[in-house]
Amino acid sequence: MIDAAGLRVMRAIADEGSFTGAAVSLGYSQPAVSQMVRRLEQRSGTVLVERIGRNVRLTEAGQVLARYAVSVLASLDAAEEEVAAIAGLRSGRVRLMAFPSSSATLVPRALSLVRKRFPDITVTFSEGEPPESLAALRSGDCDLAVAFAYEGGDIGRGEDLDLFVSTKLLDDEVRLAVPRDHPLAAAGDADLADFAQESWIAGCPRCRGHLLSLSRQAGFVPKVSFETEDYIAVLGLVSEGLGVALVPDLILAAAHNPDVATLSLKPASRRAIHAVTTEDLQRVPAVKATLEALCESARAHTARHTPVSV
Amino acid sequence: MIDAAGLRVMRAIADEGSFTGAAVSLGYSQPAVSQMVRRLEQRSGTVLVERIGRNVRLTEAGQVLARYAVSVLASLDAAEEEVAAIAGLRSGRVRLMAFPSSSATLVPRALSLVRKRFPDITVTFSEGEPPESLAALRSGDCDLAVAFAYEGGDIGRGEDLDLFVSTKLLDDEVRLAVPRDHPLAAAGDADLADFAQESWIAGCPRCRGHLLSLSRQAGFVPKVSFETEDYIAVLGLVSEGLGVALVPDLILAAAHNPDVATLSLKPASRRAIHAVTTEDLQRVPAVKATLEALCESARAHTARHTPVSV
DNA sequence: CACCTGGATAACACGAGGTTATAGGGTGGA
DNA sequence: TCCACCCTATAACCTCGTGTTATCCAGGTG
Repeated sequence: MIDAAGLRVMRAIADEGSFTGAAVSLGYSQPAVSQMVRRLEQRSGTVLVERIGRNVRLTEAGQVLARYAVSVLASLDAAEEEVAAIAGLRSGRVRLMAFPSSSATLVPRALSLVRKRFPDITVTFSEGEPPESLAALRSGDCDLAVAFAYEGGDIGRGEDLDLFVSTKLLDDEVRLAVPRDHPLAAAGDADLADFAQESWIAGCPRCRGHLLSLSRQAGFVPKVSFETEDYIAVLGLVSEGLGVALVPDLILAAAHNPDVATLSLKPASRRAIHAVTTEDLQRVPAVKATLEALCESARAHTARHTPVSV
Repeated sequence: MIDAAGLRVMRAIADEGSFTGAAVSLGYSQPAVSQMVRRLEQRSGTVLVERIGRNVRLTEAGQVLARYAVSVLASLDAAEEEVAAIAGLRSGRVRLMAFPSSSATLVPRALSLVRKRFPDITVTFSEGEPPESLAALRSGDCDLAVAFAYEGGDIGRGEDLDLFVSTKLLDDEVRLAVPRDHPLAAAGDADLADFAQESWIAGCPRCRGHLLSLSRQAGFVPKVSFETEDYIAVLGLVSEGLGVALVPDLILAAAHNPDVATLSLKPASRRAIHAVTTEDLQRVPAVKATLEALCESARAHTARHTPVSV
């Protein structure tokens, strides 16, 4: 029944002391104010303005409206400003989830970019393997997920892919980590079948699944003697000669172990790393900015690890 | 840019968790909500609602709006209720000004009526002779004035009569007050000319003017030996035999002095007592109620003093 | 008395905001 | 696995709130 426009008019009249003055201060024409007052009076069933001679003066009821107008319009302006701040990247929060091995370089560099460009955006970050992060995305507990998928597989297997939009960040080559003194350490490439008899060290469940898939293609079943989700530990185990392991390049970029040699797989294998969000969230400025920062961070990684041919 | 309707919709969505639920709770159709959200998103340039699967969820910006909506809508409701209270006579203030001799019976009885009927209306009352009260009315310092005019004269001489609306309350007969032991005290009527040689006691400036006017018509110039605005004092002076005076009936009803006799004037003279307000203020419920109470109070006075013939 | 200023009114235009009808996609149960 | 349901989006349309301009009218003033 009573709306912001009406309050704005009442307040202008109170401030200016005349309809004409109010109209000028609002950028309206004088009849607009006159009619608005009449409408308000009809709706409220009370006289709001006392027309006396050439002056107008608010009645008690009119003063009530003018008084409320101050606080209501202030709140309205504050709300508008707050939304504008979010739209203008002067405020906002992004809840980012990424799988653990991405937190080494890819994500930190992206966060740094965001902070440098938009210091007032707060990005909260938590680790989570792809299934969890996509579930969080779906349930609204997260705005942006960094997930990976091994070649041939979908990003989220149980999740409906079309609900999300995913942006490919980079192809992460999976390499074979062997002890430096391993007989085949000098070879540039590695045929997985040559390592059928080795002890294997497996990473996270999905990585273990990938190992099993690749080795099946190579015609053997790997003997997995250790399992850990911590890739630093994986490299440590390898360096001690306790086995060999498949390790994504992304990890190697952050955690180099001098006693470990890495070989390219002969039938190359890679995992695709994607940033995943929803159609709607992608258009939220802060999310969009973070996504772009992730892309740049990924480009920086790619440039360093696969040098452009001259 | 942002208005109450938009906030109401955002809040309903936040509360209900779906567009359809929000529409039901607002009494709208579902597309109305859908379109309103789209408009808000276009205006603010941000995504406000995240559509995920069959559910919707507010984004950060949407939550901002929903949060502000609570306080803004509460203020709006409060304003509306406060105005409705004024319109419904559950609240309101009337600033009444009346000339001193009306405060004896006419005004108090009216105030009592108002209080009995509308206990939450506060009527502030101050005394003022007609010129002042009309000036106050004009300047906005008073809502309702009780004024009087002697026969033939306007209520407010300097004031533009058509700015105001005046309601006649009663005709107040002006009587001649003489000491009880005055030779002519027994006569029912009095011819003013018979008192040309008396000492006169004059009241307020306007009453003195009326005395001069009447005596001029009667062919003499009165010898005014006392002047006071206090009619109790006037009666006291008369009772002591210090002079005669013109006293309005309204005074005599409240302050009867046993040692004073009052005579009707042969060419009867009366003053008209009016309630004066402005066109606009007359439609303010509290003012209207007070005005009606004054009319009733006046009728009660009239009924008592000029008994209806059977 | 004429002029100027400020409010009211009339006639009109446009857009916000509602409606119904209908399509489309995600969810859950048979 | 498929169907039926539920919820949202879109289209087409209608109404009315709210602005406009043009004009009139009254109060105060030189």
